[in-house]
Amino acid sequence: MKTVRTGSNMSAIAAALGVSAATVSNALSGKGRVSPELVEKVRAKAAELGYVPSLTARALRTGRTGVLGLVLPDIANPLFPQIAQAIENAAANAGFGVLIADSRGDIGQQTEAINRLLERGVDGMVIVPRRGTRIADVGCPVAVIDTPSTPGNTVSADHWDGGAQMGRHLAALGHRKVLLIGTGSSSNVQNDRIGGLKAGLGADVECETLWIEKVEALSGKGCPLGLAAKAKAGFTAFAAVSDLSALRALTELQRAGIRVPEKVSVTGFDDLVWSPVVTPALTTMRMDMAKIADLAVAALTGAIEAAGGIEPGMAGKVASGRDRVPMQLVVRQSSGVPNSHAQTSTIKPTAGELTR
Amino acid sequence: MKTVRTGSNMSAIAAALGVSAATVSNALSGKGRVSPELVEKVRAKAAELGYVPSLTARALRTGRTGVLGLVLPDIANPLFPQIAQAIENAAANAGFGVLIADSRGDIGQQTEAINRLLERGVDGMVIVPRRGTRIADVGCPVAVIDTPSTPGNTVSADHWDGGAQMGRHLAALGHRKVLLIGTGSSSNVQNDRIGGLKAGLGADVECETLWIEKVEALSGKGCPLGLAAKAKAGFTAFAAVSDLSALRALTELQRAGIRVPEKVSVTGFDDLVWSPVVTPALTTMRMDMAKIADLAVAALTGAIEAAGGIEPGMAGKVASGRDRVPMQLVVRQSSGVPNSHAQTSTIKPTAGELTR
DNA sequence: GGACCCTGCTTAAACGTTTAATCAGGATAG
DNA sequence: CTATCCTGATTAAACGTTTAAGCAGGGTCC
Repeated sequence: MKTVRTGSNMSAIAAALGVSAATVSNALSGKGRVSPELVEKVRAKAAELGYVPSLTARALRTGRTGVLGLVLPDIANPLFPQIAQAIENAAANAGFGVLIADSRGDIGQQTEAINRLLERGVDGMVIVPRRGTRIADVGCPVAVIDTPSTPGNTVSADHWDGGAQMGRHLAALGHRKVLLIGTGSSSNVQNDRIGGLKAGLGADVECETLWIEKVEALSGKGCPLGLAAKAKAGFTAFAAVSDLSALRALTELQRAGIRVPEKVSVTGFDDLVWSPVVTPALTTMRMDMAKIADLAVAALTGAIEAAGGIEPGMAGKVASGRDRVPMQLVVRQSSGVPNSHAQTSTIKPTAGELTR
Repeated sequence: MKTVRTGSNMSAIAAALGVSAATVSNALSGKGRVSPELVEKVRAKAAELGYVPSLTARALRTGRTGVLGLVLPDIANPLFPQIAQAIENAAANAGFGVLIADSRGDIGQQTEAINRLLERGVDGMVIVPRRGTRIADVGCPVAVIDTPSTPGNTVSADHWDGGAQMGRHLAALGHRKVLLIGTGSSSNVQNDRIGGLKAGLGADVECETLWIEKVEALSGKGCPLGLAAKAKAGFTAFAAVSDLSALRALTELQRAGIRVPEKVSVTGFDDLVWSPVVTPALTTMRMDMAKIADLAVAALTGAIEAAGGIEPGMAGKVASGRDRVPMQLVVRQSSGVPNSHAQTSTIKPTAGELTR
């Protein structure tokens, strides 16, 4: 009938000590006026009885569930593990649980997922919006993880600057004709990264952008991207805007017999799981997910605190406004000086510290 | 102070109709004895007022939170998105929410994560255990997703049979000397897959197993695995027990100028995101995560139902015992007849239906 | 025509907290 | 000596449901 609660509740420990339940509550929360000695006795008894507060009852009384919602555009996204892990960690540190909701890429499902979370009474939610979606006013504090160029209460990596760093890296290596590879132009994140790349490469470098979705619309999903031809045409660097695309580029080029990085360079974004273990290991940009998650959760807890007494209309705004967290360039073996005959020595093992 | 509830509760709609709150409850749940006409009126009024039941209050009264916990060994695992998505979906269909907990690979953190979930009052939990971990008796129904050879209430893919299928596939192609690649021998899943592979390949095929962790213990993380040498030694197939290892093998071989699949074949397991888009696209085994999740959630809901009135000691056992779900062979371009000079025509695009 | 059952509803308690209001008593102030 | 304040506790209500128990009235059975 009930979940197997340890049976000991506040009344039990109150009875054991001959005091009232309210006093126990005050003693444990440190809120009311309770003598220090009694506080000690209560603490001891609670520990002895293995008392575990009922978060449900507390939620009912206070209206706060202590749970944050995490809305993801598509859990199958390979970046998701990083996000979820970071958010879960940050939330746990702040004493919150994390309820997940997958919107399966569908925009309708996204609002439905949000509603499910609301019905469950989450105190706030962090939303990673589906590409191009704007989050309407939900009935609770919301933190959006996207890109700074998205309007709203956003915290995110500085994708533009990340692109710029990567652009400068490639330019410094001597690349003068580089192909930028993205999946689709509807993504704010990808657009920012590409904008940054162009800026970082500078005016002297010739750029062309290839959108995978466009190619696939013509030739079918998973089709070859024709990168070997691009290499023949003089492109010496292939800067993908995601590690998944970078991997695709890398394998396609290798398969065509074009050596990376001696002949051409390939770079990615996000430092996904496989980036350090492929050969050659991918040069990529890493986001500081832990910091992003901390900021998002901090913004939420702040808004939740502040929501005490404020009219519903005002809730939903996360104070912090916009935060952008710098990205970090991770240089591995897939980028190098173009058309170098210098064998890159023996490929040295990468420090494989995936877990930040 | 409170989460922004729409303000309308049962009492509101009871008052509006001049009946008691209990009647409203009965009408909406269909439990007590209420006249059909009144049920209709209550429904209408509820809709009109935009009534949303307080799951918190219900949880307090019934002892059921309607939330399932999902414990993962390491969210960063690339297989995780599939699991989480499937579980979330199955749980949502069954009317449950999903609370996540990451044990960060640490065994201590695993029990701690479980405790956090228990305190939050989850009705049950599905656990993907850390390699080699056995789940102790928690205080609630538990479904374990691992491998059938793990003792306990397990539901999982039939990893052994998956290995056997893959083994038969390679043997049928004519491979007679194959290298099996796993990360570490402490994983039940990987051991099952390797056992299946050996069985599927049959007695005529020469096998050798390479454990990545062992190699890395000597040469450092992310070091080359020396696969080119293995190819020279006559191995024509590299059957990895995970797509991540397969990808590592594929890129290492390609980089060494060994053509896949003309010269050697490479196969993986799990059909992870990148498998269809690398060149050549990976031949792999897919698990039917949706079915696994359905079984796990069904087992849990069953146990939760049944837990009404049973002594705590008996709870925790999931009735279904063990379920094993068949895996599906996905043949793409990375496997073929060994040492064939027949160029595999033009590499045809794979049907990229990632989403099962 | 009385005993009995069925229907449709109400009353009241309970779940385990938090918290506002109250209160007894001692100390302090005037 | 009384009015006031502070301290350390208690009482009671409240959060929004669910559910066991009760009850009034009409029908049925013999």
